[in-house]
Amino acid sequence: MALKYSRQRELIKDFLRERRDHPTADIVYRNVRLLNPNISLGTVYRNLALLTDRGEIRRLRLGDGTDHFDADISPHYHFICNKCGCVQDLQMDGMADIPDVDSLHFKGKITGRMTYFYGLCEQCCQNSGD
Amino acid sequence: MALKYSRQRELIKDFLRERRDHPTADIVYRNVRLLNPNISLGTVYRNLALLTDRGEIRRLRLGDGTDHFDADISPHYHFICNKCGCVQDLQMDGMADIPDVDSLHFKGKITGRMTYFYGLCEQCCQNSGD
DNA sequence: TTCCTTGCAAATCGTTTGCATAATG
DNA sequence: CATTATGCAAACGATTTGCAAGGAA
Repeated sequence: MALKYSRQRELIKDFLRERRDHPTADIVYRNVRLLNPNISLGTVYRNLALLTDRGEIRRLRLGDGTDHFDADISPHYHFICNKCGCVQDLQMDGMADIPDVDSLHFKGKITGRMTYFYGLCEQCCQNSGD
Repeated sequence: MALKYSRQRELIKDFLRERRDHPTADIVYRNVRLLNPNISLGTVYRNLALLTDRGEIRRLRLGDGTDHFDADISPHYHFICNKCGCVQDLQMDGMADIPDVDSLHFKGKITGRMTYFYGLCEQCCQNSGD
């Protein structure tokens, strides 16, 4: 499955790289369309799936009903604000803090894990007149 | 919002309590319908949402496109098999192993986290003729 | 009688897909 | 020319919702 150049895919990658807020497919679509008004939603979905499969971007399934995408594929965690729904990166003192697979009494083989943190973001903490 | 008795809701709770495999709404529907052929999918969804909101059951967003439900609301982790898609409970040596929120350089307030483990279940490990 | 709950069907939402056309190598 | 990618619209699967009727307090 050789990859051929496509302007659309480049625009999608570029957009994703300059965003730190983990946009959804629809947000990618709406923004890329500003630069290429003819692009279709289907193309955006296809390319996001393709890039995810190739490991060039990361798909975040945050459980809010719609997938988010992150051009930063380095190991890091994500925080989701329960109030405003924003998604932020979390920096930890080494990812080693995360539960050790060995401590699990499990007969199968664990090859990966996914962790998300939830709470109130800094902004929403301040406007606490909830 | 005072809660009134409903046979349908009881059936749903009963079914969920006797299952350890974290069924989806549709599976709940199909099974409860055996006892109450008139129940509708909408009612199942409404009650699952209601019970989730009240904390009587847990909703699992595993990222496989459909939500799963768990009557066991005690703290424990879940494992999802990448091959057969089954969902299993994980027992750890105390949940304390999980990343300490204090180790996060984060200005907001973290109130919860969600962790899922992925890999091959025991069954699928054996039938390794993948 | 009040109002929570239901069954049913239509509606929504996010995402995928078929197909004919356009662009790349 | 062979192949991959695109735009468009229709199709999809999961979940939600409006509404009139039913059941519980």
